[in-house]
Amino acid sequence: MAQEDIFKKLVSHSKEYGFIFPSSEIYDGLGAVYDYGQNGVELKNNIRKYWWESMVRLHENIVGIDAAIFMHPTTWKASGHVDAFNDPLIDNKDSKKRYRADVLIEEYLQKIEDKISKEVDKARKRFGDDFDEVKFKETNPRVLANKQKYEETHSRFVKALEDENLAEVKQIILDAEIVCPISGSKNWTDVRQFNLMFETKMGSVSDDANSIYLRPETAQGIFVNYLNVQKTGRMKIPFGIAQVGKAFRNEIVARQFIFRMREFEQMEMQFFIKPGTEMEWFKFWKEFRMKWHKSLGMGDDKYRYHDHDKLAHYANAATDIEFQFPFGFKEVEGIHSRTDFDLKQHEKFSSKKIQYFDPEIGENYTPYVIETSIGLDRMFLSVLANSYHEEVVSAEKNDSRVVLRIPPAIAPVKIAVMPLTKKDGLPEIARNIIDSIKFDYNVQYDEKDSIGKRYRRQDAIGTPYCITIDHSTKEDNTVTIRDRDSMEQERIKIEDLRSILEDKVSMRKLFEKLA
RNA sequence: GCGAAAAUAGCUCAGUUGGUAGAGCACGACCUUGCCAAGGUCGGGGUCGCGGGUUCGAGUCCCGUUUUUCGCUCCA
Repeated sequence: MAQEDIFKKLVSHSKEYGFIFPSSEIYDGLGAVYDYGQNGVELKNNIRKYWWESMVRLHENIVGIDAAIFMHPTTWKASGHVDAFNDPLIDNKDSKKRYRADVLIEEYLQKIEDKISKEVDKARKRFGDDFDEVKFKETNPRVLANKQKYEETHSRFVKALEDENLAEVKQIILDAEIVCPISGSKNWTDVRQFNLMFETKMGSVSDDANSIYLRPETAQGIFVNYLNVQKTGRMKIPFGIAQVGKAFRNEIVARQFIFRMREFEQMEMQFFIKPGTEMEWFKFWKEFRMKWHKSLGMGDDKYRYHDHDKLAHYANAATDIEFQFPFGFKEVEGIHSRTDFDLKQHEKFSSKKIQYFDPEIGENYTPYVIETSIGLDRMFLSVLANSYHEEVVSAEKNDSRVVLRIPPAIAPVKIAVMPLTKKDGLPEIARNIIDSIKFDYNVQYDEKDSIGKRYRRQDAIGTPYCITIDHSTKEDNTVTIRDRDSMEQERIKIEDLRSILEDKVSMRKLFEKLA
């Protein structure tokens, strides 16, 4: 089956079995916003728990916080989001291509610079050792003309950006006769601003209400709380602060189901370290995070690193952990060495001293930061996509099943308990078993339809084990335990059930691998 | 945001030249069976995404709109 077909089926299956619903579906849905259903929320909670426990509980120098979604507007000036998330865009009407208007102009300016240096190179070849570059640039008419064109356009461009004058940006493009590289035409739309941050008003009286943003990333909530946590928690470098929470981005195009949503959840940890040690910690977290992914057992070959060549303005090293989705390898997690950029920016904008006194060297410094940031929804999608299998059970009977091979420790329902018949006291025994394990595991009871059909229903939501009570249970206190993946059954004693489940479905095994 | 395609029951889909909506699976009740789905009887569920137009009459034709998919574009 083609990978795209699997993806389509996955979307249907997610809805049919209560994992993911389109948001406000009775009103035709809301673009790129989705709700988690009764099984989806369990899976999501389990992934979140796996992350939180293995980051916070298993590392004694990492603590968590839960910062508010609303933050002081200056936060986003300091972080650079107000500027960087405001791209002026322009479309070419003939090729239907969209470009960043500022990039078009910058490329144009670069071309002029190239022309000048070509001219200089030519002259140097001709005059050899006697060549005076400074004098040549000041006198050659072609160079001068280009220089003038460059300076004129450049100063207009800088001013237009300062004034946020989009009409002027367009006029520069028209005056410079910049053409679309695809269509070669100068048939441009107006320049429009796209702000990727959601904006709302705080304060109920509209006159004095202030514009505030829904956070486009959770990281800043950690940075602005750095001093609070470090002081009240008596944290010593190196230490980390972890957080799980919603973030919001008004994406121009949000697609591919829950892969790119406008409202999404991030799980991230900022690790504060001594400057100069960042490469060693970067390596440490890079390896630890990969180990975390692989420990789930979805297949080591499904993951790969993607190191960044082009770094964001704040980073001096960055890598992605990519997962093989049905639509290709895509980023699930990012690990960035953010230097002291964020803390320094907040120090500057808030005028508060944000530093660490290192008792070992008796000096103050601004810590460097290694960030691990994983998209919870993407992680969820990776689990679901990797788990979905259609398989033939019996070719003669034309019998097939859909099974979600979700790693048992994070499966939404851990165990289904069912009486073989709903008579002869079997349901009562089933209820008693459920009562004995329901405090530790999410358990389901089912007595409707044939036993085979009930197994298939559990397969479809990824329940790793089914316990069946039959007539010999009454004789010898044994039940059968049926394995989701192999479909094989084993007869066990009821009294052994708890320890067997501890071994097969508890998250503890995953943590032990990481410790 | 541009271009193309699509939208009919919970899911997958059929619906003829325009004539008042169907199937399979799923769901509910009862009967039957009892370790790997689809046995029987009965039942619930759709103003055909939404709004307008053409027409005696629109699921079907036209326009707009919303949502989704694919391609571009963007992506800290």
